[in-house]
Amino acid sequence: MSFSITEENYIKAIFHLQQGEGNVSTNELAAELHTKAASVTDMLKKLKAKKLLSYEKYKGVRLSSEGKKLALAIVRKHRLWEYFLVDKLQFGWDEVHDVAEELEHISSKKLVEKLDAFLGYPKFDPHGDPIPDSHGKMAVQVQVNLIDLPLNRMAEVSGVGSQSTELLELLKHKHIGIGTRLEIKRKFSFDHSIEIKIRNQNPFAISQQLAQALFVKPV
Amino acid sequence: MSFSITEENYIKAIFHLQQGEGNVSTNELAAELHTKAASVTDMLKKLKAKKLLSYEKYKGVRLSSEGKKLALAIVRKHRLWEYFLVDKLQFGWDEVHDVAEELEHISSKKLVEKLDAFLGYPKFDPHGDPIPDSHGKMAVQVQVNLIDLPLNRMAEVSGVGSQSTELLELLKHKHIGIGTRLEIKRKFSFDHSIEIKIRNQNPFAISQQLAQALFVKPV
DNA sequence: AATTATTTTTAGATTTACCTAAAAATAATT
DNA sequence: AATTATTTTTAGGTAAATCTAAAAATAATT
Repeated sequence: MSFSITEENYIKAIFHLQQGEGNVSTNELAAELHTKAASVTDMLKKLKAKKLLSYEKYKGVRLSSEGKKLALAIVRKHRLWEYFLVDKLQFGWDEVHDVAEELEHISSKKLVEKLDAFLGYPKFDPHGDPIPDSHGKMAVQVQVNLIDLPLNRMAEVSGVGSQSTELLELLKHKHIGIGTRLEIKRKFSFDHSIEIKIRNQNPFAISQQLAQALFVKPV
Repeated sequence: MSFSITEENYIKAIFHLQQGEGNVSTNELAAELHTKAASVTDMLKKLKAKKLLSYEKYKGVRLSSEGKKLALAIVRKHRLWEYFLVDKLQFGWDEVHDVAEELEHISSKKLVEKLDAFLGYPKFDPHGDPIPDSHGKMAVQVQVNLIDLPLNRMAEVSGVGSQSTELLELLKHKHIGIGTRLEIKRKFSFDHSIEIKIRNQNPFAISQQLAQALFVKPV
């Protein structure tokens, strides 16, 4: 069975929203996909008929195991292509998302496997997210939210919580990227901002919002 | 301005069929795209409105310079991806076409340029077809003996190896002349005869002697 | 030149994915 | 519990790309 790009985008969106417990609501999906609730309802019926998810009127939606399998295949392609773009084509890690969004819908199974081999079976993409293997398994993240990093514990930036250009622009300005080593020197309870120190730079403060968008791996 | 995958496929098909002079007919296009004449008429109106081609009712179609530019961009992407698949991912040259058919519609301009650089600015794809550069220019194809033309490679008769009346009589009988477009569907090793297909005629066989007397230019 | 055959276009339907507006169900508040 | 607010679904419609069947234009043949 094969699926349209639109259908694949719905499956991927549900996959990302259903992390944790509980069902994904129609409105959440509509927001995520920049479409309207009525359109979502239509599509959910279609995807239910294709057995990719379980859905009952007014009760939200969850992927079936078939749906999860498809979602993981798409995520796998997305992250492999991102790795390719950064590692082989010298893209910046902050400019690959949209291109990978297109490439992830290329259907050839053989292409994905050969690309994976060509890249040397990478485990993580340029944003620090794990790449599912051909069976859908992926490495567990040892990374922790920067906000939860203890004081004076050296860590390395391993992931970001969003792909928004606004975030990436800010990170670029502050010269923070994947692999950047830092430690927290102070935490301020007034606004939950934190003061971090990078290598031999002077310490500087970052906002709570930014800290929450960064994931680090203790080193 | 951006174009749908379907529109791009129409432009590409017209480009391939209009080599040589004369307009491309509705039926030819319908056959090439595995669709019906009525659908083609609809699309031609749309593409005319977008100024990609010139089209008058009942008179066939030709690409405008805008249309040619688009066609060359698509062909460029197709052939660069084929080169990538064969050279980097170890695909066989005979199994890349369908995958490239999907990849050619990835829109990122930057991706194409970086891919081209990564591949070392190749001039020909794995089938021997020239790859247009970023300005749409491509290396000129030399004519080749028909016997050496790869299977399923569309080519146009560009010369004959002799002017004997016997040869010309035979060519006339088979409706083959300079400019005739054909492709080889099969090669038989027993007698080195080859089966060729011309336009919308049924395929038929020609002898080794005749094939050796014909020179073709891939189109 | 008239007739027949072929090609091409029009007309009207279908499918996918989307929309708006109104109705129905669920959740929140008084 | 009743009312109000929010969420979700239904109903009906639009645009893209396709189709079949019939009409119109062009080409081929007698």
